Amino acid sequence: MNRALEVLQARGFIQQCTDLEGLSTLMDQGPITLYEGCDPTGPSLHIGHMVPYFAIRHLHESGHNVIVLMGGGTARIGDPSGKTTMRQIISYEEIDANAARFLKQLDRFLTFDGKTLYSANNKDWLANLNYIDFLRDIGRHFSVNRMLSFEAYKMRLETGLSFIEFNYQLLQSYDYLQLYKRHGCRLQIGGDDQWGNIVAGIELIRRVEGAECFGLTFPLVTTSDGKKMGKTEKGALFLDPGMTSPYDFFQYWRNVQDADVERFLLMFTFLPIEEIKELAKGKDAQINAAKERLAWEVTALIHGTDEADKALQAAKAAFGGGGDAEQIPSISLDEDRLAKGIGILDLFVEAGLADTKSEARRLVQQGGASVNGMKVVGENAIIDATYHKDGAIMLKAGKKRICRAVVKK
RNA sequence: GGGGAGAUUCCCGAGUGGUCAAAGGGGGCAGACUGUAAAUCUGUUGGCUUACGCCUUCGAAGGUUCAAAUCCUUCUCUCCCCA
Repeated sequence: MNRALEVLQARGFIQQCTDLEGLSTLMDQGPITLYEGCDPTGPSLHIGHMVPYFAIRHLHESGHNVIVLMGGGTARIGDPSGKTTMRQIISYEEIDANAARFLKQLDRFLTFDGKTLYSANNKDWLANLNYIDFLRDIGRHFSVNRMLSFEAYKMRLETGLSFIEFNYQLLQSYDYLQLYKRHGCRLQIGGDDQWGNIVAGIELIRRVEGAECFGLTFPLVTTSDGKKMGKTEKGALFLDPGMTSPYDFFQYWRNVQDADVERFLLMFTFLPIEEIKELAKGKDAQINAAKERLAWEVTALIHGTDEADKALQAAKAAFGGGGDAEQIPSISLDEDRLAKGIGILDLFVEAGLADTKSEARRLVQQGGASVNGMKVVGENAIIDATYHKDGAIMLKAGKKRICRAVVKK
């Protein structure tokens, strides 16, 4: 098989391919152009979006050309694939702002050179489509009977599917056709939930242009206990440091299950495969160390090595392995205020370790709150300047949530 | 257009006038055990409160009643059947 595809396969990226042999042959003949599309429906990319981009880095490094497509047009419609409810309609301004943010985040991760790797936005050809022309030229190639048989719609046929969403597949297919015509794009990649849309695009190109194109999907990554990967209690694992701090991001990977370490190292880092196998084969202390490596590597890729180092130092300090306490997430505390004393419950809420005072109270009552490593015994405890240690007070909720209250003059 | 079913706390889902801040499960949080893992066990899970208690919540708005998630009226939305 083609080298580039072999790499993807060995790292667990390949879920389905329309014609793996044919694609392999094509890629052996020379660089191809491929694309991956993503609808900017939120303010930040999250780790679930990143699987295709990791694959793109591998493919780009193997010499292939990549179009990173922003679904500025399709986001106006909303993809019903795999969704149980209709997507919220978002404003055009919001979509454009999201797309700009997505590209900025990707710019750190991919090397956009404008020639072998560049972006496009499908609103350029979708926004001003003429409805009648579109139906005559494109719509006639789609069989409603066939569309209804797609797995992606099955669920929605139960709960309801509006016409706007039902059109989504036509638009994504049209994207592929446009990118084929404009850039000679021969391969579309994406998450496995995109399978139906990708296949539809390939068929459209075959009918309209008589050309053979390909599709390749990646597994929807789940954790070994069956949850969607990258979901935290607070929501998705975002790339935006303001939405998910590098420390929290690091901790997510630091705490993955043993069974997921190898898989995640393969997909979310660029460490050599042999090294990964070596790292992940251990048990107990070794597998635990491998998680630390995983966390550092992924954080470095997304937030840079400086942030990864800081997060690692903070984690070590928080969990008693030395490290640098300065890097632990912190809030600042006014010195005068501290001198007067602050109720323990208020302090925990302020530090973000509890959402409400009730929750903070519960935490204290259940013995989960500690100050400077000492368990808080009463919910009426007052924290004042005497708790001050090297200019900061260490607050901990449970074993893992920690915050440093830095005293400010 | 006609007929029927439904909307409950983060999710699923019980609850048909007071004992309901509302069973049970899931999820979350905390404790024990550990390796910052998993599994298991225990506690907890609307807000404010030291507490008595007070406030907000059962699709929306009104009404009946000493008292409503529960009864009545109107409205909104969802699903099913018939045309």
